[in-house]
Amino acid sequence: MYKDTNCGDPRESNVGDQITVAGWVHRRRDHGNLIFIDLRDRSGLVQVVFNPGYAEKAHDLAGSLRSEWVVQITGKVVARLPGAENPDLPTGTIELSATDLVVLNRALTPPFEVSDDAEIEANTRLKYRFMDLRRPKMQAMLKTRHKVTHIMWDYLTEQGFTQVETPILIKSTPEGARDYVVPSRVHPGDFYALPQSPQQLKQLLMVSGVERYFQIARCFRDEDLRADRQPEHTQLDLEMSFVHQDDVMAVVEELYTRIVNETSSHMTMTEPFTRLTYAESMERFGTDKPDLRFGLELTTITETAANSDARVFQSAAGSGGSIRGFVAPGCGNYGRRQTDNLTEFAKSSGAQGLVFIALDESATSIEELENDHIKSPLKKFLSLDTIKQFATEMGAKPGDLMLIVAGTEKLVNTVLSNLRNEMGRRLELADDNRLEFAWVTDFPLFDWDEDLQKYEPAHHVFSTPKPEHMEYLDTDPGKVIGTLWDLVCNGSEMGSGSIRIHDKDLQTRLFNIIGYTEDQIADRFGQLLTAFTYGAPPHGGMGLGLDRLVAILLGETAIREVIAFPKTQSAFDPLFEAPSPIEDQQLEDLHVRIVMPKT
RNA sequence: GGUCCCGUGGUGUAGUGGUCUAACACGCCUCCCUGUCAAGGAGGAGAUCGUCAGUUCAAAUCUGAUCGGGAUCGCCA
Repeated sequence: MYKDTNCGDPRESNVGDQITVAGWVHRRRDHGNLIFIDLRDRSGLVQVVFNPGYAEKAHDLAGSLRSEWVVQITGKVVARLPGAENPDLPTGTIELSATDLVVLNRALTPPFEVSDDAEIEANTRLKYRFMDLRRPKMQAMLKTRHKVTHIMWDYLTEQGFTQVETPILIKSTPEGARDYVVPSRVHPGDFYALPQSPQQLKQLLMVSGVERYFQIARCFRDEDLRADRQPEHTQLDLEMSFVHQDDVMAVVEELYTRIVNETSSHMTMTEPFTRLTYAESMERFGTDKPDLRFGLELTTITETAANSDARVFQSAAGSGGSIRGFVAPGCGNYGRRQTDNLTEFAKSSGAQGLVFIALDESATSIEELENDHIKSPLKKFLSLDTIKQFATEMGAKPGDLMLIVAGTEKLVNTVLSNLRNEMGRRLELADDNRLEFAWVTDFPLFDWDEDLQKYEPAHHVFSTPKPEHMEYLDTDPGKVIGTLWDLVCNGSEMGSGSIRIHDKDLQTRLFNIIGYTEDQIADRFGQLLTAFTYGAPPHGGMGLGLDRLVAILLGETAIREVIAFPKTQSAFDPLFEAPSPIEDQQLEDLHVRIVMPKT
């Protein structure tokens, strides 16, 4: 070993010890005769002092040291001079008085400082990711990520799960997201696909009798990127046999509680996780992934609004739409600029406009409300009584701002849930140190696709309908609720699960509802349906995003920050410069010809 | 595929028609310095302002295209 001690370890109790450390030169402070080096390794920093009177050769060499050089230093742990301690450093009460210095490797001047404060452009960071990952924050991220997966392995092993690796080269099933595909050399003209998730494979494992399976699985989707989406992401994939919804939830809830408690000292969470149905979540928050760290719940005022003289409300209600809103407490004093800004925000979410009604705080109560207390662009169309009724229904008080959107139910919900999150941020209602997990259950099985005029699976086709909704499968599929749920946290979807179908006939009926032909069913799902006829146990499970979990634990919004080697928004890797052209010979071997797009 | 923001020494920013022969901080190089820890002091090097085209007497600055990064809508069973 090049070292017997890690930089971050020595304490006052080690004073007098002769130690050897090795690491990177973090910083050099050259006082001429006295030279200080902060030496960094994975454990932290230690100050090394080179004293010419104590070790002349080492001191001479230390003068040539530069940032990020790799060195080995031997010396004695000494207590720092009184007053020279550094309280910001765990090793701050001691220093290493060097006797020997070996330069193991030099380094070019780094492209950016290896420090947490440095804000470097994303592209530069990725191009030099090997340097970026040296930053203490990134080192901590890698460790947290490891710890999370370690707890997953430990806990699920305790619970009788078996980890099984499923193949990366599988069959393409073109519905849903676009597949990444890999040409086959041995089968000219044929392609493998990279898995979007090991869904069918894990269900087959249930038929195989594994009963409890998990995998930290890489999943691939050839779709456009976002802050929370990468072309390849990692999910905790798990599946259990002979279970009901609550059994799966219990395992995941205990696992996630353990993960939060063991990886984060400052995050607080509410136990047990909140539960609400999809319908309830849409009603109260306008979204299926509500941020429960704050209230600002939505209210429906369609009826009252439709009876007013405001044409926006009349026409929305008349065409079967809805009128909903929420109260921004204490925002009744918002000026033109602020309300315009909120209107802009609402429009960017697709709204035609935003109706706001500001109530002056000088009113003593809603009952005593006078016209002078009200500011609203719709003031002349809304009677004082109507506004009082809005305030009562929505729970507004003097000094509050009512935000109201009219339109189709879907649009109103989208706009208001975005606006709700925005107000939560602006009013600083969302505590960064709180994790509000929630189970959102009873999702509908199908969505009606207006463009294609057909039903689409809301999550996926393998979820079982609620027994009491079986009758609607043929008559009104849109009404069918599935045994299908999401885990959400702070407004993000953390994972999705369901009790799966294990019956060939039922599964085939569902495929038919979403319009698959017999040939398509046989081609894409034949193996699964066949397996179901050989004794498939009832089973269910979840897929849970690992990147998002780690991101939320570390307070990051972009999952790029918690992936060692992520890609840019154009799915490019600036470090390896992938993707890249391949040799003609490779193309020939693969029986692939390139047709460039017309420019 | 759409919309919006950004691109200036190694890094992060300022400069938004002429005063730019491009400023500041950090970093880098040389020298000085025995208690610093974002060390300090003195001096120095380093940028055709992403690229191309246009407007103009004059472009880092205005216009268009293009490339790259980011946010977001579509998309993401």
